[in-house]
Order: sequence, then structure tokens, then C-alpha cells
Amino acid sequence: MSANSRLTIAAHALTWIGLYQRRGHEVASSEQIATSVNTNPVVIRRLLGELRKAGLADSRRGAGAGWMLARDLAAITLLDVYQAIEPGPVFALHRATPDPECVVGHGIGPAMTAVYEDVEAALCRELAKTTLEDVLRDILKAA
Amino acid sequence: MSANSRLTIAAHALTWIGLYQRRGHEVASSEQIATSVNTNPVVIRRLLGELRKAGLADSRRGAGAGWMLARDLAAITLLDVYQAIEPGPVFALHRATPDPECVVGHGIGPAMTAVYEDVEAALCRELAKTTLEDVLRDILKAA
DNA sequence: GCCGTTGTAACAACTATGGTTACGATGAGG
DNA sequence: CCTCATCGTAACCATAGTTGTTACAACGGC
Repeated sequence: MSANSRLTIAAHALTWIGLYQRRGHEVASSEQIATSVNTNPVVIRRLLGELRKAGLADSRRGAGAGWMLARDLAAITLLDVYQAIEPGPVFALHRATPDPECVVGHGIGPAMTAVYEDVEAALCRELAKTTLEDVLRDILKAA
Repeated sequence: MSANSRLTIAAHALTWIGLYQRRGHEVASSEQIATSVNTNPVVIRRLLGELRKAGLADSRRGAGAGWMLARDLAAITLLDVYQAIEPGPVFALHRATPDPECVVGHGIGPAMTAVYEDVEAALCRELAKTTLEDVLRDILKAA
């Protein structure tokens, strides 16, 4: 799979907005965020649109438009962000149904599904440990 | 991302070989395995080739050729298989370097890297809990 | 009405995966 | 030493997801 940087970009964008607001600004434009991320503003708008649907960000249109956080950085975990961007599952079963006449072909699906559910759960537990406030603290500490 | 079924196929192939050998056969052909997996024999040979490099499987050429396990099913964990097929990382950093002049752009990389390492470690711990013997037991129990 | 910004569609480039065909290399058995 | 089933591998195509880009309509404070 091509490596997936969506979570990195989303966390970057939200953290940037959080710091910008903390410095007294009301809203941040996708252009400003894109400059920090080093990508195209449309990429940022697309991603922030998904985060808005999940209730993590909000936007204003018209003049004086831009983006703001819907919740405080401390109230957003990386799991929230991960689930907001709805990634495909890390592992998948067979593309084509295996031979149901074969014992292994018949039983491998449920067996692997059980394992994959445990793995995804562990992954989510780990992501839930870190908030964007933690991320910002790390960033400011290292600077 | 297109969902990744490589681990599923690899586990299926190895488990199939293990059961086949347990029933008294010396080697399994990629053709037989491909029938159970419902795919092309070349796909199986490609994947088993990677597993052989990792010391999990072995093959014989010439007449009476085919595949066998290099270790017992009980001595192969899903983590062994996962590492053998060398998947790309689940998460990646930015594709283009973020703005180093920006506090967030400068510090976000190390901060996210630390999190991603913890996540991968948790994922590996979870995969290491299950051996192919466990998988085969589940399969036979459900049949 | 002006103008900067969002919202969104459309398209191209790139990558990973999976399926397929083709063919040389191998090596036990006759 | 010939045969033949099978491996080993290259080459190619289709599909799908991600990212970057251009273009343009919609919005709304001024």
C-alpha cells in the first residue's frame, strides 16, 4: 500500500490551528496551513472537511473566512482523528473467496478476522493514548 | 489504500502446507495451494519466495518439486509472517518536508514518529500472540 | 457589488497490489 | 541423456488509493 500520511497531515493541520488560535487569531486559512504542511490548500480543505464532519473542526465562509477547532486540543486524541478520516482496514481478507470445499479455505476467513479485530483494537488503544495537546507539548519542548 | 491481503494469503498458504504435510505428504505445489486460496499459482510462488527468504518455508525444484515448511506451525507466529512480507509502515510522515521555519512544521515529524513507533510495536505484540498452530486449531474446530 | 476564502468537481501522476502469460532452470525418474 | 512437472522470475495490465493541481461556483462581511 502506498504509505498513508493522512493522519500525519490531519494532526499537523489541527495542531497548527490550535497554536494559531492560542496566539490570538480567530480563524486560520487553508492557505496558511498548506504553507506549513508544504502542500496544496485543496488537500488541506479536503481533509479538514472530513474532520468537520466528525466534529473536530469548523469553518466559516465569506469574508473573514477560515478554519477553527471545534474542540480544545486536549479533547482530541489521535484516535479521534484516525477515525475521522475513515481509513480502510489495515489488513484485509482474500480478494476472491477461497475454496469453500477445502477445510483451510473454508475456515481461514473467520480465524483471521478474529485476529485482525484484536490488532485493530490494540492500534486504537495506542492512538487513544495521545492527544493533540500532547503532540503540541512535544513540539514546543523540542523547539 | 487498497486493502492489504498479503498477510491473509501468506498465512493461508503456510497453514495449508502444514495440514497437507501432517496428512503424510512431503511437498505441496503452488498449483494446489492456489486452488485453495482461489488465485494464480504465480501469486503463491511470489509470496512463498519471500517467506523462504525469511526462513519460514522451503522449496524443492525438479521432478517431485514443491513447497514445505521450514519450521513447525507452532513455531511460526503471525508476526513472523508479517515481518517476512515486509509491509510498508502503517503510517507515514509528510510526503514533502513541511516548512522548517514553522514551529509546528519543524517539530511535528519527531512527535508523530514517536507515536507511530509505539503503534507499530503494539501491532507487533498483538500479531506475536497467535501462531499458525492456533490458526489451524481454530479452523479445524469450526469445521 | 467586491473580494478573499471555502466547497467541490475533475483530472493527472504515482504507487501498491493482484492477476496473467510466458519461458528458462531444475532435477528425479526412466 | 531425455522427459516432464514444477519452481523462479520477468513482463505486462487492471484496479484502486493517495496526492497534487486547476478551475470555478458559493458564500458573506464589508
